[in-house]
Amino acid sequence: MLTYGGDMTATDPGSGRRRTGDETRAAILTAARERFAADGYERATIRSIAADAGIDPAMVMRYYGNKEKLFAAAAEFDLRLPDFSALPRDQLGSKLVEHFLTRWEDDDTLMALLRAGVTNEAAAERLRQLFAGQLGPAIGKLTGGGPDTAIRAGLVATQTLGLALCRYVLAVGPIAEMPRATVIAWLGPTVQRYLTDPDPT
Amino acid sequence: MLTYGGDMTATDPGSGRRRTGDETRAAILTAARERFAADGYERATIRSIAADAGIDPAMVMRYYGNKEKLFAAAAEFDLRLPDFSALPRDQLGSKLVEHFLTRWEDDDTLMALLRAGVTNEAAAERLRQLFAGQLGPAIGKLTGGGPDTAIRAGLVATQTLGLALCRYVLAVGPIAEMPRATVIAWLGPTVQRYLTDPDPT
DNA sequence: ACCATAGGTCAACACCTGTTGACCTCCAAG
DNA sequence: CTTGGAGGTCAACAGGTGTTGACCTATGGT
Repeated sequence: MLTYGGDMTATDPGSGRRRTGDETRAAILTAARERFAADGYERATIRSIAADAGIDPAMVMRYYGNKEKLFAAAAEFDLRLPDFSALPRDQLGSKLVEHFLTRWEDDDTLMALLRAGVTNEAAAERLRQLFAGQLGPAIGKLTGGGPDTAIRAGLVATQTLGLALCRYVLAVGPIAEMPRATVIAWLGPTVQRYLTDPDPT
Repeated sequence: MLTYGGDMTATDPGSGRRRTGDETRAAILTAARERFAADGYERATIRSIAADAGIDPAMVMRYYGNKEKLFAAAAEFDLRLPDFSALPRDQLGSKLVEHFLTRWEDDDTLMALLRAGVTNEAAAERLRQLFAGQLGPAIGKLTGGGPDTAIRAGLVATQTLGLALCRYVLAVGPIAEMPRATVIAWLGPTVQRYLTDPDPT
């Protein structure tokens, strides 16, 4: 009998079969991502995550050791950046903004990283690594990899994270309701400038 | 005797005088802003705030009722926007970015609002009100107050909050270390465009 | 038929949280 | 000198947290 009756979003096995360890691990990870994304690091409790996964809190500890390690596992994320060099140079900004919007909307992980990263150092470090370790190199490839690459990646971060913050986290009315195409039309040129314009100083 | 020996940042009265109620209220408010700014809403505890103020946690309740009301009091904030209409139209963006940087650096309140707003609805609402109720009207004054005013305010929010997030909260290396002037040079034109360019769609 | 084992539950721990109410203590006004 | 109130402390509450270890139970291989 299940006594932890939160919203049961766990994937139960098809027949009356018992759950595999890997299935449980996956169910926990999904539930963890959702809770961390919705509540942030401290308000997402092991108990609520376990309830969502349809198991006992002790199972979470069995599989992931502790809350910190659970978050580390749940916050694994790949930006899946497309190959920029195959794109027309003047569309880089728009395509990047579009890609970010998509990536944000079909995966809870970024939301979890942002909600947690504001008060949790490990999450903040992950977020930094996303831009320094994934976006940075991609930008370097098309600008020649100069020393300003990290700066450009950082600038793109300010605009894209700011967008996500206003649109998905704070739900600032006009930004949250803005159609995708309008967002891209407004922010595309900004990101384009950060990527390709010469240093203004 | 003081048994709550955290870092005592409280303003003690000059002589051996006893503290006034108002002095204590102020000490609590200052400590609260610092803690909320440093730790976010849930990790900033009444106990730690009281310790910083050099008093018993019960005093915090006496003066502010509960944690929620304490935050509401600590999160009171005025952007103190300058009179834009007195500025050259093409410097609006730069001046606004500069003003935000200053406002952010000499007052903990914005940091508290951002750190808390990500997981606390009341704080999020405050943040929305900042842009809708203070920045919005200021923009309306110089663009004629059209229906796109709220949208422009929102766009400015995405860039400025994104900057604050990366520079002050996440401490993204290249952004945190960037000199003020460089930040203004890069972001000024972006904000300028959001303020004065025609809708690109 | 047996039983090791993977999957899972349960009850408790030590600690921390916001919050409360009883109590103490100084000091100025009557 | 008394007294009353403002400023402050203390101990406890009820509930929630991460985490632990003992225990149960189905099931597939021998």
